[in-house]
Amino acid sequence: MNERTDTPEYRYDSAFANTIEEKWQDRWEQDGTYFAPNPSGKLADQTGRIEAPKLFIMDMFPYPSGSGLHVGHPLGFIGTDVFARYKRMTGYNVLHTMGYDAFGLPAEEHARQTGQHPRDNTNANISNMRNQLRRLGLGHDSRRSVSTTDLEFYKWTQWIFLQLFNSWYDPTVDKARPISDLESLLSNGDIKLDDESNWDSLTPAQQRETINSYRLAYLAEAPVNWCPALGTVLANEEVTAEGRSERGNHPVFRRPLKQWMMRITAYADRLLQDLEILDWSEAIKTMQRNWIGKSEGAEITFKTEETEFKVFTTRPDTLFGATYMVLAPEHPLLGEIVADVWPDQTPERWKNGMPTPLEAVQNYQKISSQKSDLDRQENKTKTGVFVGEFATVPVNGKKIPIFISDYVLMGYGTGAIMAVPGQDERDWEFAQEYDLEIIRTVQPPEGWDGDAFTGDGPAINSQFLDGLNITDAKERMIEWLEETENGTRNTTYKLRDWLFSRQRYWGEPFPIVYDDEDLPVAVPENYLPVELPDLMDWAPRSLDETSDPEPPLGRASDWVYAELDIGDGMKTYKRELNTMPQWAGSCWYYLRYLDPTNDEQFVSKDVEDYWMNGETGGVDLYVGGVEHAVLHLLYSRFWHKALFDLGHVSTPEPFHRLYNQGYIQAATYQDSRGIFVEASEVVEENGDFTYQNEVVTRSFGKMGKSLKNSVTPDEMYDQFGADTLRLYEMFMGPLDQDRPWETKSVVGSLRLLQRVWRNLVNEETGALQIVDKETPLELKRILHQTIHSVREDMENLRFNTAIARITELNNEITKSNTETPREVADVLIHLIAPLVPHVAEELWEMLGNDSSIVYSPFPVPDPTYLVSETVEIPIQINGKLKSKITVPSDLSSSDLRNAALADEKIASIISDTEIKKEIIVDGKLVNFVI
RNA sequence: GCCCGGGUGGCGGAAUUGGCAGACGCGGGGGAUUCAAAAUCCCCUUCUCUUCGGGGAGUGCGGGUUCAAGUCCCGCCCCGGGCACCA
Repeated sequence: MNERTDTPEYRYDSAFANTIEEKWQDRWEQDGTYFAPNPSGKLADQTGRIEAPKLFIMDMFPYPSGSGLHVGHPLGFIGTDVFARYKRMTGYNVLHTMGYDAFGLPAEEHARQTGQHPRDNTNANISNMRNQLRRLGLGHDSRRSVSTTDLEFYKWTQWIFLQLFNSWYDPTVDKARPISDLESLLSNGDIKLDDESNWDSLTPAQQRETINSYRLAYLAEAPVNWCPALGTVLANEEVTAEGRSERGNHPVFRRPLKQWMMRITAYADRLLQDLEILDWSEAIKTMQRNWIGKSEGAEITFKTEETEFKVFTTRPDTLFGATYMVLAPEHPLLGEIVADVWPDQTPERWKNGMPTPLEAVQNYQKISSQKSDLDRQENKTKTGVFVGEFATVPVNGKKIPIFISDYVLMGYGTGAIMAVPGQDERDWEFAQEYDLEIIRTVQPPEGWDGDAFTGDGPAINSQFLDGLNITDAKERMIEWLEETENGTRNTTYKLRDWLFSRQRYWGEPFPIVYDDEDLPVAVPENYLPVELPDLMDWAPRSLDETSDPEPPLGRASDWVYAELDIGDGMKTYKRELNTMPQWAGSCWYYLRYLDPTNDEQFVSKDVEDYWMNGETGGVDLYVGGVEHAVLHLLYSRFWHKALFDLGHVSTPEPFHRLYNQGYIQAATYQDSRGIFVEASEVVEENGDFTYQNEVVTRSFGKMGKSLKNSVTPDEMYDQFGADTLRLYEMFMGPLDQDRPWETKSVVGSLRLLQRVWRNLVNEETGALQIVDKETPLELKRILHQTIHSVREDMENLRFNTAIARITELNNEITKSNTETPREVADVLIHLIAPLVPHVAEELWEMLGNDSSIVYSPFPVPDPTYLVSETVEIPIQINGKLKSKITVPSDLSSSDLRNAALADEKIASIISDTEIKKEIIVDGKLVNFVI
């Protein structure tokens, strides 16, 4: 934008916007404008605002990226800021701040690329991001901004870990309890040991190991996701369906390792149930439900010659249709089950060309272990091999063959199934492959020509179940199983316990040491925090599939051993060398926002109660991207529930209302070779796009470096100013929707601010153009209708339509073409204040106010101006609009009818035609059917 | 395959309980102002036909309910996202 010599001196342009924006940002900082008072403690009230109802508004914890922000990042931050500002003006004590999720893989990977130490790199990134966000004019309480990497923060992350380590889940009361309760229950025999042995007969080490196996945070040797390229193991949630790491897309291998686990499965049912009380979108709830994956059914015991095993099924009603069994290739009982020789008349197809069942099984195990998850999915043809043994169907004594196949997963249920091809598509396919018997136990509807029938219908071929529908048949069969002790009602979950250790440097150290017995011991609270040692060589080694993970902390040789007094004098202990995963800090950061300066507790009781235990229970509004639908939101709910059980927080759920903002997308251009070209240099001509005179093709994608379509906030400040950027982002569309960025459209938002400015300020002189006179009635009506709509839109986060209403009001003021009545100016400035706080503050100050508009009450509509005296009524003939009449709004139906008939156009259409039917909706419309 | 979203002008998007489709903005066209331009202000801008009065069609497609359907019902198509051999 070139400087025009004759541009009015006091025009609202980008240079002027930048000046007042920086002025107000400094002012707000000096005045602590956005400090939200606590009921007690260091952040206690000095303003009186603590008397107002509270509101806790949050953005999802960002990680401080090294590459800086683009205009897509702050969309949600602006949304929450506008809402928070609106709520402050309507009388709430609003807590809104922002912290940094600075530990973990992203930060470490970035440090690794730049070669800088993660701490230096992280601190630089945080300060950079703080500056960028400050420039947007976000009204955050800066005293409450925390980073997970702060010592004072991760001290409490470790403290919470100890709470989890020191508790167990008591299924009889369905909540977590202190581990000391468990010790008493075990020693007095109220809780029996699995092997019926006596507690007192166990050695102290055995007793400790037993107790350890109950803890919410526990060590377990379990098959884990080992990612050599990242040098660490990963949680299930961090591995894609293709068996690769979600971050970096590196191959991941399953292998058993001893790792810290979190007993989230104990909470599976509560995590599922409590979704009901949350104000979250159905989409997110569904994703969580699917992830938890609750299935109700029965566990049924099948006997073989030598042994017995259990299967899980959701369809116990189909037991009469079980014609074969399948075990997962890794099933631990295979050793006992596999026969020495093939039974007589074993079909060749079942042997897979092997001379003995053992060789066949071993061969199959080998092949399937080499298959990646991807291979398993792509190769849909069912494979398997007969193990040479038969099982007995408990309900009818039938002997059915046992197979192994990789379509049965060891990780779900019991790793074994009863196959009912008549009612299960997968079993049907396998039965076709191996020529196995198929018995239908549910009558398919007439004309059914499909394979397995999974729908409802009357039971057949099932003796005492015949005629019952699925639900009743299931119940009847479960009764039978329990009566005859052949099985029990059972429920399984897809949710697995949460793998909690990482072999990385940049994370919270565990507050755990190992003693002489190599058993874990909690580091006493007075030794917290366990500080992350400063390591020069912090990068993970690149490793291969078979090597063991090497935690980098093992290289801090003088840190590895610790002198501690854990109750029986100073001794040397070996430290836990793993670190916590990134999710640890984000599981509870919102609680630290509440009381960030407290060095006695992670959050004080009354502060927590004040902010969390309001009308809704939990954070009042939580805005973030949908990508955290399962990971963060599930982990965080789990920690919160454990803290709730232990009495540390007052609500069962952390986030009452969740709102998923959309993403800003941007056009991206590829040349003929498919290479992305710099989007800002592409020119459009007659619908064609060219880059350096070469035609390129356009598509839309996430904004970012790789697609060469980033637009930075800084460019927008230069061209338009922060208020315009805020306004444009809020105007583009509904907050929850993806929308394409268009720099050329931003000017519309700048124009609105210029028009607002021009309606109140003389551009040539800079003087106010406001008069103390009565507002004309018609403008007054529009004013109050606008207040009404804007309030409604703000409450519902519909900022785009709020801006449209404000624009209409402003257009009305422009049209009146006279000096603006002070009343109108006052209202207008308040309406825009949440959206464009800088220019609103500036105008408010120019109007002679010496306190900030941030806490000035938002206008309230006067109901007398919301109803107008006349109303325009559309008149339809046969449902088609033919005319409109303006009538008094309280006109009676019959008068309205007559008025409609008297309308010239209507009269000419109807004249001598018969009216078959008339619909008169008072105040709304008239429709004649002829 | 299953489960969620969504499909409205050239573009982003508006439209309580079914009641004037296209608010508001971008882009485009015209005018005023100006020596001229920029900026600003005003008007027009769904498509289509038109004798300039107006007529017809129109919210992904095909049916239906209704005086009246973007909105409700049935059957499809397309796009985005999630899950995916979970017994």
